[in-house]
Amino acid sequence: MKYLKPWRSDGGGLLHLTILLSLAGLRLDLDLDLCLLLPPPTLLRDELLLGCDPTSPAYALSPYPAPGGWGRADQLHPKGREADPAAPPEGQLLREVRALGVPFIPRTRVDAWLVHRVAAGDADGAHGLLGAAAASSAGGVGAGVDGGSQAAPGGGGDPRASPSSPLAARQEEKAPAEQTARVPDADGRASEENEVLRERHEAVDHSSQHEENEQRVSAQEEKSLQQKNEDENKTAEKTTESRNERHLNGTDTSFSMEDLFQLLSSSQPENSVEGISLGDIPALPGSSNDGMNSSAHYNVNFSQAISHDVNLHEAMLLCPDNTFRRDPVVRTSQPQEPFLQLNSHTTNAEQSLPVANLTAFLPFVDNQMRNLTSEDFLHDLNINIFDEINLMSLATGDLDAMEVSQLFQEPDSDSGLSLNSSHNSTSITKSNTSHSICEEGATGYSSDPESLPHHNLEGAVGGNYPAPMGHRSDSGFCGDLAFQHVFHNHTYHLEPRALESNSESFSWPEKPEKMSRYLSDTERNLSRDERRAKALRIPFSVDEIVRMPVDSFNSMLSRHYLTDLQVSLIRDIRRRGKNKVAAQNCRRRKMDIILNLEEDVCNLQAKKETLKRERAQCNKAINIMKQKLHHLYHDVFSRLRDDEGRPVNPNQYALQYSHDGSVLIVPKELVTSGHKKENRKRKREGIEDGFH
DNA sequence: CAGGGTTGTCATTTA
DNA sequence: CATAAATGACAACCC
Repeated sequence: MKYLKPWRSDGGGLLHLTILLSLAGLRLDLDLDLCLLLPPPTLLRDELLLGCDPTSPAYALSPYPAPGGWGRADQLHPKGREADPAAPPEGQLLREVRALGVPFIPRTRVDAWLVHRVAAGDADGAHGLLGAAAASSAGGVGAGVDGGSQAAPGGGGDPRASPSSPLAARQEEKAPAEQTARVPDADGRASEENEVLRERHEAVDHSSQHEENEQRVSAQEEKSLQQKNEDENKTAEKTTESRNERHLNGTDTSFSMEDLFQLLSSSQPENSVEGISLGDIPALPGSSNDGMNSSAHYNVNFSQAISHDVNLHEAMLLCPDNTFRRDPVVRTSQPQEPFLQLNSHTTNAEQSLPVANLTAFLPFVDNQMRNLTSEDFLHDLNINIFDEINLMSLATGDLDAMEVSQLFQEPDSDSGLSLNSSHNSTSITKSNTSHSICEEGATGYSSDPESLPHHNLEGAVGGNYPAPMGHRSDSGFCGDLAFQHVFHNHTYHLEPRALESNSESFSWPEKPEKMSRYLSDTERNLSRDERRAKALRIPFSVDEIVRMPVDSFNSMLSRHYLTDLQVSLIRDIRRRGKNKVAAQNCRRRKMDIILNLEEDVCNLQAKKETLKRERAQCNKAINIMKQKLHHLYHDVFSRLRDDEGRPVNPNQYALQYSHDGSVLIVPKELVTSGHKKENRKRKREGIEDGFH
């Protein structure tokens, strides 16, 4: 999905279908069919645009201005508005449409005209209108949808539409050389582009980015491809039937498109367009592999059409020789788009439909696809898509999110697209908030080789998982192709931070920390960079990228073809990874330092205590010595007698130890003041020590 | 719900 | 000069 404007919360349940159909590679004109067949009361045409390819007629039909810069639609809708100059004035048109019993009000003149013609039974004309619009949006050189252009009086289109769009301008900035190469000269431009666009449109019809240089496949190859698609159509039909049977038996949680349509029809039977009820739609003959482009466009059996389209897509993508590899122009220019569209913003979570249930909408008919589990599916589908899908409103009144959630909820599913039980339970108990969303597009890449087979869904959508090493073209091819589906633009509520946070002009959808709650357990276990690496299909593990020596790292980068974005991301991953390790080491070191300091403090405190104890013991010993000395002093004086034989008073005399070793009895008055001071000082010190 | 701990990231400095 | 490491600061998340 590209060039999308923000989701609107009042979108119909069909919006889910639109997105999923787009996921499945369906063209939007099928969505328009859905719109016409089963229009919710408040179905908004512009919302139907959300899930479509820019070449879709809906872009040309889009009547609305670009409030949030929703890309080409605003560029194209004037053309679409004039797609059929034969349309009557708007007021008259609306009256006629009402008179035809169309149970909803078309919001644009083109819509009204389209509905008018369809409701009036002029499906061919309406389809022609679509085809004209498609031609207009596809570049406007008359390369309408097969069988559609013949009834497109105003389908000339405007070749300036695409290049003049802001996105195109961005692309030109990104890859001016490629753009130039793509439009070599102004003179044969019309005819050349005519052919190219026609071929491209065929490729788009098959829901693939067909490489321009390799588009010119031989008629034989096309024939074989068509044959293959026919076979796959048959398989798809059987698959759908079997799935329906399983569903009826209560063993399948998956809903086919028909299931949904029946659900919608039954819930709002009055909404079916007069004369175009689902039950009236005959199955398209299996041989008509271009049925979607045929004039009987409106009688497409949806499941068949879907299966048909998906299989074609697969057939191309799984082409072993990469015949459908995208051309360098697309490779260089287009990957830029999704990144600008990544900033999905989830709103209105209250009305979201559990993702896992939505997976059931996709009738993957290929065995390989069918064998995928819902977890694989969730892994491989773009986080953004699911993000948006989940958070889209179903509040049209027709389709209550809870109802659908519960309707689609059946235990013991044996479907290949069945849900993870945990997701189911979460969806039930927390239907408002539970979304198992793979952030940033859990696409096929995994460093774990064992996981690769489980990521083939993305491969089915965007190509097989590239060879991990040394397959330049594959890598680029798959990565770029993946972008188209992984980074479907639900660009919406572009947060300034999201736009500016990344220096590589790559905006991740939302803060991963916040997004983590939407991730499946498996995805949650992945780091942000791992998820990013997966999203960009970087063929190296994050661990490799981080731990690799510089030389190996540089040689690795040079040995593999990597887009600038991939290289940038790899370098970022390496920088972040190293910094993460450094931060961990730093913190560990810091903690070690802190612990060591704490230990030192403890040791020092213990030492201090020891010293204190020793000092106390010393003081105690000193005091004992002093007491002994005191006792000795008095003992000596008690034995001394003066000349008259009287005892010497110790208060009046003192013993003085002379330098020659003799002991003298001297009156205290004669003791020098210095000695007194010294003695007093010593006494004071002794008293102080005694306190300690 | 506030607050502390943990972790990742960015910016900057240092080696 | 490029790169890695180190580190402070900040934010988000979790308990």
